[in-house]
Amino acid sequence: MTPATRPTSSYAPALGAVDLWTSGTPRAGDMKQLLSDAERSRLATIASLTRFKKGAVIYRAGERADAVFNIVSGVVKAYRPGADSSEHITAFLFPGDVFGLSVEGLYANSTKAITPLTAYQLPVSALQSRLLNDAGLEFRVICKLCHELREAQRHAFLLSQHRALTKVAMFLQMLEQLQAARGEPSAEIYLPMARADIGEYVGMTAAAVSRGFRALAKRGVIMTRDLRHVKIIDRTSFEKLAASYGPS
Amino acid sequence: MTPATRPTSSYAPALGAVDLWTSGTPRAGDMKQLLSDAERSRLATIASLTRFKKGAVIYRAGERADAVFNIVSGVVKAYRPGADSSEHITAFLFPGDVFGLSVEGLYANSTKAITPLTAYQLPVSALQSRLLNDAGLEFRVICKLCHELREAQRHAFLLSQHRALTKVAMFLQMLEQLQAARGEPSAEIYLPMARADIGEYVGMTAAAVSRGFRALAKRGVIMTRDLRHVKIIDRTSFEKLAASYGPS
DNA sequence: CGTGCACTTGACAAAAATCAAATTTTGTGG
DNA sequence: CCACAAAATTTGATTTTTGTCAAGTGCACG
Repeated sequence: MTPATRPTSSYAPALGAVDLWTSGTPRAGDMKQLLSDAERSRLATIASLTRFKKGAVIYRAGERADAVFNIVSGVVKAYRPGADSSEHITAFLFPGDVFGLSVEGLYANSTKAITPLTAYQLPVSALQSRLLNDAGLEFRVICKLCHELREAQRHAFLLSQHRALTKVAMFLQMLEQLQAARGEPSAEIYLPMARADIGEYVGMTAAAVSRGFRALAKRGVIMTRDLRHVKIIDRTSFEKLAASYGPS
Repeated sequence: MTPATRPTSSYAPALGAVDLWTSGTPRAGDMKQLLSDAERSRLATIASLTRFKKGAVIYRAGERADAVFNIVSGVVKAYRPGADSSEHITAFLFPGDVFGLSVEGLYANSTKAITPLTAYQLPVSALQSRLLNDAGLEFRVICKLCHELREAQRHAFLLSQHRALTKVAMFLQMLEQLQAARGEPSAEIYLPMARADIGEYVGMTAAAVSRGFRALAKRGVIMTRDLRHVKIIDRTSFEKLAASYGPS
């Protein structure tokens, strides 16, 4: 990634999302920077850069929500702790993503860094007054929320599938698209999360996820270089397996 | 419902959602009117009231999105048509809800009225300029979007459950809470949608949904007055079945 | 009042969950 | 750099559960 390609990845908060209203964009599915450099530097004045070690809990559901986070580098999982020590993963969050949504002043879910993490921390109080004074910023936030809403609906669609292979393929497809949208090399899909985490996300046991990967590999659909790197071999079969989530 | 209880249900666009930041509200989970009467009447100038017959398709995924809708009365299902004539239902929409979100200028899913429907139709062009000129309105929209995002995550949580009884119980719990939040009588849960629609929403076949209701009834957890009216008999067992989705 | 569609129910097959054990990978300290 | 311990992943055998398909029933709408 040359600086020219991603000029906004320097040190200031960033919001990534696909455009809401503009159609016929250069590359559909590409992510755009929603914030102008001016807006980003204005936000930077109320943000502080924070680091978390791999595995660190960033906040827990139910705690008072006094900060919102914006990922600079690393990956986060958002989850709801279940009664029986199991957890349902609601989302994986990548650079450019924002997390820390609250319900009635409390965090709606827990979050944990699954890789070393760097993120901006924005106090909600400051953010709130900033939002009320900047209509343009509000509009960008609306775009980002619509984006997340669609992602959540896509997640629900994935979960509604019954066949393990379909779910795994759709998960890989999602990761691939996110990776491409971020402008990272996409010859190979990188899986920052553990098999168990994938299972919690797609609604299967870790064992079933493992069998899913193996089955896809045996059929020659994918090739696993190692646990964290997968390559699509047979694109046709792959797309056929992944119940399409495109428009129409 | 006395007019005093719901003064904002008169004829102007309305946005219902639970508060985002205020905690310790009178009744947690209650829905609030996000828009002031002034804002509502301002919106009314660009809105037109439309009626749809039961079963009517309001718009299809992929069509140009030139209007957003705000339900006055009736129920809508939003769905994605699947390849094999099946459809995944992403949401049921009730009075106060808004629908018509677009991706790159096109509707992201299809919608159909499942009861007779009355709704405001707001042209996006007018709405867009209105949004850009009214920071307060934008903020309310943000709140509404956060609300929908949480609903979508809750839907995903429901779908991640494996036992049919759990899914059915969670679905009933959701309907009950929505009904209560709207201020409707909640001694009995009203199901405006068909069993098949419930199945598409919770990720089971209509047959499995039917068995689910029967099993709950046989266990004495619920009582079905008729196909569309259910009453919770054994609240304790009911809550135990429905994997809790409360904070913490 | 009849027809059609929605719902229910049954028998069977398919699929993944569960439980547990074997194996590989990762991280740590020498 | 290697050895070891801990954690993660894979695999196998079994069980539970729901999907599937089809037939039967009943409600609702014209």
